[in-house]
Amino acid sequence: MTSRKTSRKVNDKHARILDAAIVEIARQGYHRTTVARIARRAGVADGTIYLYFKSKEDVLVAVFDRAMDRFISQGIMEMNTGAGAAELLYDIVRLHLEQLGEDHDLAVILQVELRHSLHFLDMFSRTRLRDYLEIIAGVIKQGQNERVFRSDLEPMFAAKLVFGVLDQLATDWVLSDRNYRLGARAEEANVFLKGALALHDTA
Amino acid sequence: MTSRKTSRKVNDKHARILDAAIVEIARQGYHRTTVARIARRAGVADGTIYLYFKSKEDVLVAVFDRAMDRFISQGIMEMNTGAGAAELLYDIVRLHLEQLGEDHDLAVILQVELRHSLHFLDMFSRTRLRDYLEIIAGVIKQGQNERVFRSDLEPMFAAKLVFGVLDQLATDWVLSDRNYRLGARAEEANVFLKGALALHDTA
DNA sequence: GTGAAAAATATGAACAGTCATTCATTATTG
DNA sequence: CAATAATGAATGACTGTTCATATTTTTCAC
Repeated sequence: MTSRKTSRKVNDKHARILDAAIVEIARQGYHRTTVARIARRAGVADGTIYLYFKSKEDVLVAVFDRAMDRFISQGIMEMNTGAGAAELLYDIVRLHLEQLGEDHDLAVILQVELRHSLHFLDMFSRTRLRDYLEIIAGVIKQGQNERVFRSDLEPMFAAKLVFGVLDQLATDWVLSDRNYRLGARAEEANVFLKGALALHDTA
Repeated sequence: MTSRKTSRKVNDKHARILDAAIVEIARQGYHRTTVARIARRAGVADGTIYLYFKSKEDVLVAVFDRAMDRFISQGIMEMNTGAGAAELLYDIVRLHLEQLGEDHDLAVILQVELRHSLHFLDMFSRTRLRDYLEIIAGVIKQGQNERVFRSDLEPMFAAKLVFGVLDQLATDWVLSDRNYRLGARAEEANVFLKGALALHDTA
């Protein structure tokens, strides 16, 4: 019901189509989502889709891009710059889980539908995910310099494992009946990760 | 070239179809894999598929089951029973990564294709994955009893995070150009996980 | 053993449904 | 009244599934 028949000046069709695609894909899955359904939800004709996108696959790519934009920009950029590494790590954990926990459609897109094919997953990994991993790796490196994180783990390697933990929690939540808030897992996850990265006797 | 035209007594068509499906799905992706392709690779007629499986989806489910069987049975069951929790955890890490690292088609099926739809992922999570997580959780619980792992983490919760770490490493490897052995990451991953689960001062 | 009939298996062309994409036509805008 | 944007019915390609037909295997009387 995001009505407003009067598309006065602004041409919001591009965005409307994208929003419709996110909802359809999240709820029906990619291979059950037809161009006709997206068009119907967006309130445009089937053919109109092709005025804004080259193909159905093109829509999908745009959906992933937008989902990742939403995920990264609204969250990670608000991190406590200037804080210590341990605090920054907690920011990442919390923001990651809160972001996904507050938008189930977004979470389904990122945790399930994005992984539809080696092709998409690969494309995604090489671009948006890499940026994100580099942010995490940067925090880990900072922690190593501050002597609060162990130094015998390669930052990018450790960043991937940190991501793996958050990713698993998100997928688990998406598949659950969601009678808990994903963000509420942040503290426990942080305990686990702080331990993993902490200095150790043998170091 | 696993030839042998003479299918004398044994009816190996069921297995041949399944093997063909694994290869096709791993290499073409599920939604590009047609029944005709599977039949062609298996060396049977299209219709024959339907003598052994109810539908294409039924083949897919069987593929996942078989993949998971291969993964679990060949590996986890060979663990050092009677060993300490830390050693058992390392066994899991090593076996998990070695198993997947030695069969790329299997790895693609489990890391990418299985996650094709909420439906399949959910089905999988509730059955085979749960068994596996319970094995991991058991080891963690044992470690807590032995006072070598911290006790302030709920075993099943921690097991999911451990799985998340291994899962991420596997996906990363599948998407990479694979110029390293996945099994070779076992030691580093174990360092990370041992730290995460280790006793801490504040405990 | 032999071979013919029955049963079990296998085949692949044809069918039917789906759906991405196009484009002649209509509506809107400047 | 151009020019631009939008429409949605028609098209064509694709593919899961069926089933009439063909092949292979088993049975068993002689």
